[in-house]
Amino acid sequence: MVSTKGRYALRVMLDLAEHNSGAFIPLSEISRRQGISMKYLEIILKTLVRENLLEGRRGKGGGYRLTRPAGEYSVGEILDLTEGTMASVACLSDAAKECPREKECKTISMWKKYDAMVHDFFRNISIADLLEDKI
Amino acid sequence: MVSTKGRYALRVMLDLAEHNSGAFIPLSEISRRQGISMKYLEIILKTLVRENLLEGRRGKGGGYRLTRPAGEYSVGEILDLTEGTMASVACLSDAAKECPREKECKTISMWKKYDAMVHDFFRNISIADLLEDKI
DNA sequence: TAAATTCCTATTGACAAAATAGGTTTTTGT
DNA sequence: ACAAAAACCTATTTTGTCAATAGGAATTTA
Repeated sequence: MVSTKGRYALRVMLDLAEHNSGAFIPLSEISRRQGISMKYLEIILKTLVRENLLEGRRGKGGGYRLTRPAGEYSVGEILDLTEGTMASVACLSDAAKECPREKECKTISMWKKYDAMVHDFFRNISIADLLEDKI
Repeated sequence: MVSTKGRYALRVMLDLAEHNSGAFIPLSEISRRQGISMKYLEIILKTLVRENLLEGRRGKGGGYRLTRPAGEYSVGEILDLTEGTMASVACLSDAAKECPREKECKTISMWKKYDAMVHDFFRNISIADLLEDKI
């Protein structure tokens, strides 16, 4: 299940895309519009800034803005960053140690297919698509 | 992420399908073969029995067995039962109260599509498919 | 009647998600 | 210069769920 972090991150990106004038938008505005506490949003935006999906500017007149056109952000990359891992099962996550049953496992190929399908799905949707109700 | 409950349930169903002679198979055997504690398996099998995916017989000579041919179990129904909900996001789960933002929400239709895709995927795979490495 | 087995209720332990708290630093407008 | 506005930073708390264990009760068969 996609957690609030991922869902909120998407909402923030959409909010910024919708109000994208080139100016910086303060977090207080996003928080007010989206009904999510500033403190919690800070945590999420920190990641997005660190990964260069957003630019943050301090001080009066500061805020956040997109670093690319909305069409160049995929939902997949946003979820991957904010959710940590989007692996469908533990055995496919990065942290997984090798499974001793892998040889006999009748399910692993299904999980792999599933994983690929999910990644594909989100990789092929952009923020602009969502904004324009194309999905 | 699919939890151990769902994954273990699948493994149990596969185990039973693989050793399906019509006789009842005691949990101790399944536990030994799969390397999962009997106590934990009990919890999972209870659900499967209650929902008539398995038949359980007590007493000496008892155990568990399938109630249908392996080809008539979909992975989807097994996961749905054991995972509680397979909804991708909270707003689509059964327990969700109506979202006040649904009207303006730019993401809900994506989540719905995603949900449908996931359900479709698992609904179209049977235990027999897995057993015969058809996936 | 004893052994083997499922069935039942409760509890524990660990961990992660969700959110809050309290500050520090930077920038700008006046 | 300085006060206000804003992002940035570190830590803590709260809450909930997953994963697993524990101990016994009921049932069936040989």
